[in-house]
Amino acid sequence: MTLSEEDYIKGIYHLSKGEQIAISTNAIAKQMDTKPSSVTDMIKKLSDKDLIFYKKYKGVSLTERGRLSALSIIRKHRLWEVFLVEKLDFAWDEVHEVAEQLEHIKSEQLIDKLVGYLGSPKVDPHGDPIPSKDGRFTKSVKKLISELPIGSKGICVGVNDSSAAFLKFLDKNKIALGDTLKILDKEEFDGSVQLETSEQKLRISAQIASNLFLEIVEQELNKN
Amino acid sequence: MTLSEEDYIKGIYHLSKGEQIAISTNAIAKQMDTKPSSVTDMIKKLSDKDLIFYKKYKGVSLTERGRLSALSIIRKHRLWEVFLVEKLDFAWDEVHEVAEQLEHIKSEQLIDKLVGYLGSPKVDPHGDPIPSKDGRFTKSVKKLISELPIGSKGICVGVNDSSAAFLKFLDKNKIALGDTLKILDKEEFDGSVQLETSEQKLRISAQIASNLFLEIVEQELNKN
DNA sequence: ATATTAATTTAGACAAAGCTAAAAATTTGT
DNA sequence: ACAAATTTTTAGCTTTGTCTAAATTAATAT
Repeated sequence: MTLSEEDYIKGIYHLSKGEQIAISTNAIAKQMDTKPSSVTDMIKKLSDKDLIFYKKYKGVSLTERGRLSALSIIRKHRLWEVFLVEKLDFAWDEVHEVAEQLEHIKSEQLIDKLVGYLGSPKVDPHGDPIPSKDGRFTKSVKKLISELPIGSKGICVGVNDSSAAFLKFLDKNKIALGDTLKILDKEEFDGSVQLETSEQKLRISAQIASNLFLEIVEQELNKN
Repeated sequence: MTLSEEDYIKGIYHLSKGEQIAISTNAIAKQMDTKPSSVTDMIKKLSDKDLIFYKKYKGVSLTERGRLSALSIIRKHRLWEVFLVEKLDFAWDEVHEVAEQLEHIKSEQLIDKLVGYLGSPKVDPHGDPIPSKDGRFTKSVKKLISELPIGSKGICVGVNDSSAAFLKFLDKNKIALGDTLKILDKEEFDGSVQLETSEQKLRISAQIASNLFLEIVEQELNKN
């Protein structure tokens, strides 16, 4: 598989989010930042290689082979992200571009050793799950606190609004990325939420709740 | 610079070993495992980019820009080799292929952080020196014990003969790659050599001495 | 239902990097 | 010095991945 083919397969996977739905040529063109005509060309090649299903004018979806290829690339991408953040001390928002390159390195042995070295991580620094070698993964949902039910527990993995003011608020309330938070109660009246951290209980406004992402890990296998 | 251009520049550097000598089209073709006609094409491109000097039928040599590019790639290659051996526990003879891929990853920041993480190593696992960011390097010579004068001190970095018998001999005498050895005396009569390790003194035969490489690091800047 | 709009595909071109076969320049041998 | 051998270059073709412009199919709107 060439570098470009790998990028397309990954792009199609992200558009379909693992589902078996038809993805349009235009959508792929947008995702890949290229022209629809180029997409059509590439689509034919991927179809010839049995990585995607393709019916003219009817869109595209990944075959099982394609899905596994996509997951393998995503696995590598996320493992490298963990390496960059944990070992090389990159900030979590600086790693994407470099991981984009590293994900294409071809060596099973390298990835096996990297996994051992990193201690078999299950999620990347953004809280997204890392697929296993055989394409399964611990499903973990990343959702805004405002979208989660009472009782949810998860790891704080990101913010929507990275304004200085918001980050300062988090700092003042001793909420940091990586913290485990539990939703104790939600107030219907104003949408405010009561949280429990390892150190305290606190109430946050609806606005804050719709800017903070929690990573909810459910131990589940991947279906299709 | 494309991946292929980088490979050519590196290949030409290795052929000229940093000297300002003319390298023939055929030699490059052999090094790059390609046809002379392909080399001519690439040579023109590299010349247009001022990475090499090129006069038709007269061979090729690196410009200063080209030399620095080559050293930057070699630097990355060797740093990754250190990473693979030191951190991921690869054997020193398994790393080349993977490093060949990793050396093309584009990110200054990545290499800076990698250097910090590895503790600014000066030589790779084969004992070859790692150029600094600005293309200088601690010159280090890799020589057989049989070729070195009395008093030499260096790090054991390799063997010529990797037969089981020889490796068993080294093991039995507690000599391992990475050990620092000093040459105490050489016997003219039979070519045997007296060595000092951190733990012992021992005498080795001429045959052993001509199969063990020491890495002698002299603090020197690169000239041209 | 059909005309217009939007999406998709085809056709033809281009740049990168390689190849083969043929031509040109250089080197070598006598 | 000059013919033969070798090296190097040129010319023309291939593949990969992209593009533009034109044609075709599908979707939408009156």
